[in-house]
Amino acid sequence: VKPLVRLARSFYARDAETVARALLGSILVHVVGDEERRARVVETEAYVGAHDLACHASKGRTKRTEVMFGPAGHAYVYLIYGMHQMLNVVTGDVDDAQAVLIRAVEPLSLVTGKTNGPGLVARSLGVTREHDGADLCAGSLFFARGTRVRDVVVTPRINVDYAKEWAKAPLRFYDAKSAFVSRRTSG
DNA sequence: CGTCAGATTCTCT
DNA sequence: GAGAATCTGACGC
Repeated sequence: VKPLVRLARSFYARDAETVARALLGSILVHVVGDEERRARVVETEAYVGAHDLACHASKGRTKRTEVMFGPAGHAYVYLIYGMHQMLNVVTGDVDDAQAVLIRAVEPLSLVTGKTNGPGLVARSLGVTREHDGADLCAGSLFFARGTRVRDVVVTPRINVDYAKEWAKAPLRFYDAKSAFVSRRTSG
């Protein structure tokens, strides 16, 4: 159990694609009471702004998507299919609604259950909509420096067929060496 | 490997 | 109040 180095605001304040790649190998941490849950990020997707038809922000600036238009380094957590929570990280500049979805992690400590899917990531770490808007540079939920991922695979994103030309954009990234990548592969 | 239905709540009109 | 929704688990071959 090594000491954690929390990632700083400047890390997130870049374009979503860069952050999505850089987050691979980092450590997702959620502190609950005296429990420090840790998992290694192995799969991410970038949602690159309001012009990206797969990005929620493309439907306009609403109460739900407001966090994405805010400063980088905050969590964007929403409910999908009425039951699954999706953990995203806001990146880029203010008013530039970019985000990175955490699709899969490897359990490191105090994390139980499956973690190879975005809904499962939130469930196993105990992340909920309560964390929507949470500052990853200050609170109990954050990312820490991890290990470098040498072998990154790039594919189109999952379940965004509706997004026309954006459905094929190569914005999903995962660690080729990991056995914890989500099984739905579109590339 | 593929297909498919379930199951639930929030969002915006 | 309709409809979406960055999914999961189960089942079949």
